[in-house]
Amino acid sequence: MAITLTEVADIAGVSTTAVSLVVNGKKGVSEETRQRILAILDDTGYRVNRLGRALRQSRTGSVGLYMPNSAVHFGYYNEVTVGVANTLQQHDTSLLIVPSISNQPRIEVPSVDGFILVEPHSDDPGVEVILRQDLPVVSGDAPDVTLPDPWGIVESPNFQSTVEVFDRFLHQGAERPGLLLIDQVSSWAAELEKAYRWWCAKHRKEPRVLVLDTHASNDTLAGVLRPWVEPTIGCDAILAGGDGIAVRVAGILRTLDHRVGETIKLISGVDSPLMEFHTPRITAVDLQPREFGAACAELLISLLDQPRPTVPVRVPVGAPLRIRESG
Amino acid sequence: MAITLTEVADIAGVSTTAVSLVVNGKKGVSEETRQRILAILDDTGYRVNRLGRALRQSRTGSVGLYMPNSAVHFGYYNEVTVGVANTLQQHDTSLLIVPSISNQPRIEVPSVDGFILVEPHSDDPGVEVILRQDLPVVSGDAPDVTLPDPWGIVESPNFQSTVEVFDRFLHQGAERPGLLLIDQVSSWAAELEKAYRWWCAKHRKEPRVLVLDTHASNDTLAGVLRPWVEPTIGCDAILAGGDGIAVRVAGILRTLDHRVGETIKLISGVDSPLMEFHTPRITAVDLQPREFGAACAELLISLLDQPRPTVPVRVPVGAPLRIRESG
DNA sequence: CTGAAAGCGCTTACAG
DNA sequence: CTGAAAGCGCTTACAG
Repeated sequence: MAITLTEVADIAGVSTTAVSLVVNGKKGVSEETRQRILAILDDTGYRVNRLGRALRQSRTGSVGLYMPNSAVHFGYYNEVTVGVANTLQQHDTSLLIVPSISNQPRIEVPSVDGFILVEPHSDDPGVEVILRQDLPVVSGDAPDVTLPDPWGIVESPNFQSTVEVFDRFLHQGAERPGLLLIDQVSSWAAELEKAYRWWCAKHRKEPRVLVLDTHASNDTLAGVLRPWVEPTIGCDAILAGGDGIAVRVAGILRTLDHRVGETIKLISGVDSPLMEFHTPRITAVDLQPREFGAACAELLISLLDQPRPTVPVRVPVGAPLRIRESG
Repeated sequence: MAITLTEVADIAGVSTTAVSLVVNGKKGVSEETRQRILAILDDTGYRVNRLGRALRQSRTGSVGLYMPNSAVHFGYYNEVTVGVANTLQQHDTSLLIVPSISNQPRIEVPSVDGFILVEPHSDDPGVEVILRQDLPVVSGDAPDVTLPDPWGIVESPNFQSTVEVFDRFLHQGAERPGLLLIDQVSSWAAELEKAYRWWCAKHRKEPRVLVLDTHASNDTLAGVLRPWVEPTIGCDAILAGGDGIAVRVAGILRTLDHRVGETIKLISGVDSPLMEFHTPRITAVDLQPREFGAACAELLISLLDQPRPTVPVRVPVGAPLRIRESG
């Protein structure tokens, strides 16, 4: 059993008030008493019981991070989590992982002071449940417009990054750049496509968008990709959206007798160690997931103490292009 | 403000005792009163305040999952987390993510009822801090023997899987199979090496162990790998331990004019979507991370209500070999 | 500067 | 079957 505030007070021969004040670094105790209490705190190894404090303050000291069933592959989500967890820790706040509640009979959300939603998918019922609660919610990338507004939004410059990628393709002499997406419903994918179509219109290019089903086999995908990257008439440069998909596409392109970086340019919309480790190394948009997660956490913490803003607070996080050999 | 037990009791005109009993499905209230209370519970949308309950019961209703800075790449850890989170949710228990405390000035562990350690590294100070606490701890793969014993251990059949892989290599006609590890200090890596050396002794093969530094560039690694896989004298079959490393090695082998699956066999010690997506698809040991995580959670939950076992409770989780084209 | 006391929301002996 | 009351560990007006 851990030692309690009351016990410390008894030992020190003072009131719990005094001890509490000292523990929380507030004024109201004489320097002399403070020193005596501090010594005992140290000796006994006293650690505040978060539960007692939380109950008294009607605050849990924890925030929830919603973990969708989908976006959990290849480490992006994980990196974001690390960023969130580290930042929260600095603010003495706990991180509660809330698994996808899509398939739960009774939707039960644990009591937390606020929520972080990473790349909310419009078809995820859990997202709506969380947004409907009267709790501070920060969303990493904006949720669908049909959903209630979150309190805050941390956003990557997806439109701008996409334009940058295609400008680069153009500059490298690509004639028929295309956009590859994976079957999903994130605002992220939507933004990429919007930016790409805008860019195509601007440069009078015919848009070439291909949506891949990641559950398909390599052979099936090869069949779909073959005509799309047909020499002379097919794409000669590809932005591959979707975490990890660029590596897979690179492998398939190889079987289609393409040399990535030479006969065809390839850039990944999501960077990860995989892109650096691939042969050839794959140029990628670095969404800086740790910084992104940290920004989500910072924003939520700052929102915890304020009334709900009338319009979501928006915070940008950069997404530099990591130039490598593939494009 | 959410409605409280007391308010429900007031509305129903009964004591909080009665309401508490009904909420927790315990006996001690007449069927009539129970029905009246249930109706009000339903009407008001009452939800128990976990904090009040936790404080009263001296139980937080949450367990911690330690998140090491290292093992977070490529999704293995993430999958384990999903398994843990889903299982805990079924037991009405929250999951708290505790980020690596290696670089923290003050090591502060949040109050939880128990802890889960995934693949503890012997050089991680946070692991020791957690094991030294007088709390139920379940470890996914055993921690270093120099550390205090956890209450429970969930383990993959690493020795057996490794032997199975090398038997397969032998059966495929490989003459000089080798083991590739990444620079780390997990008991997992140690078990792989031990099994490999045991297997080599049994089959009178010269052990060929190579430890790769994952932080090195592809070129550097290529320089290290070239002599190791030299045709005729170097390895002709490789078990690549370490999440994601097999994909990287496959790419480098290609630049060394090897055809993976043909001129050289390659099996990954950790399966992931990457292996399935690679061209050619990579045979891998499926550590079944979700099941592994679920097993950790189940074990911890069961240990929460009992006194500390004299010797760690061990639970096995299978690790089938997923046969694909690479080896 | 200091302490006694109330109360956050809950569970659980205990008495009726 | 039922309710009044204590108490989990803490913070915070309030009075002295």
